[in-house]
Amino acid sequence: MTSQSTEWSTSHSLFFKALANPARMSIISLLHTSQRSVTEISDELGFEQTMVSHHLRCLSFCGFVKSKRKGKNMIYALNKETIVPILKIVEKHLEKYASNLYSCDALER
Amino acid sequence: MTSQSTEWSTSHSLFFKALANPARMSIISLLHTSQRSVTEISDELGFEQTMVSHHLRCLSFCGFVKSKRKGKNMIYALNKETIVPILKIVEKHLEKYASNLYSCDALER
DNA sequence: TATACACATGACAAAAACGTCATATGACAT
DNA sequence: ATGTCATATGACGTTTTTGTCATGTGTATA
Repeated sequence: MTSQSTEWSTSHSLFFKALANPARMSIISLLHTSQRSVTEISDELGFEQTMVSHHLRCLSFCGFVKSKRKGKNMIYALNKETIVPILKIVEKHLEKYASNLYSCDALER
Repeated sequence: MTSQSTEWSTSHSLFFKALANPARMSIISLLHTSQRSVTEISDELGFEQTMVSHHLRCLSFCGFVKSKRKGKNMIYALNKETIVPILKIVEKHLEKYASNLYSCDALER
């Protein structure tokens, strides 16, 4: 394995790791509809505010969401450029393989 | 949060979790070129055979690769239908955000 | 400038994922 | 039938990831 291919697999797996968390995906799903403040996200998902902040920090830093301040609030919005086309492909894959993903023991749960 | 949106985020995060591992991405990268046996994959990547088998089991079960027996060997090939279009989008995202993904501390390493 | 509200950060215990070791199964050749 | 090569499986310790608790920072309003 060359060091270049190591870099390739590292960066690509990091991309997927950022999305490989149910809480982060819930947030993305919510923001897909419309932008929201941290408190709104916490309340609507029933997650602790601090947990939501942690995940938003990751999603924001990695380019999946963008944020702007509005008074006391931070408003987070989805960066649709990447997420929307990806989700289309994922959904097509899930049509066939969702049940297998659920029972793949390498991905346990 | 409705139970339906829980299911949505669960299945979607499982999809990404399957790809969120550098070894599995290395294997995918290798199979992108051409199909290979388990030993060939192990040798070319410098990974233990047993590790490669574990990852191939996951990738196969989740629909990312397909396999066929050829004598004593198992030949694994990429299911390009999902992976190829996804990688195009990922690469575009990485052009902008790769360095951030590397230093996102939620994704440490 | 004090107080409340909104959000972010750091640290840490619990849970999950990874890789490895030992070993099992399967296929072919002798 | 037995040996050998190729691959798969199970179990387990280590590492990584996760969510939570305590607390810090920023913004507005009185």
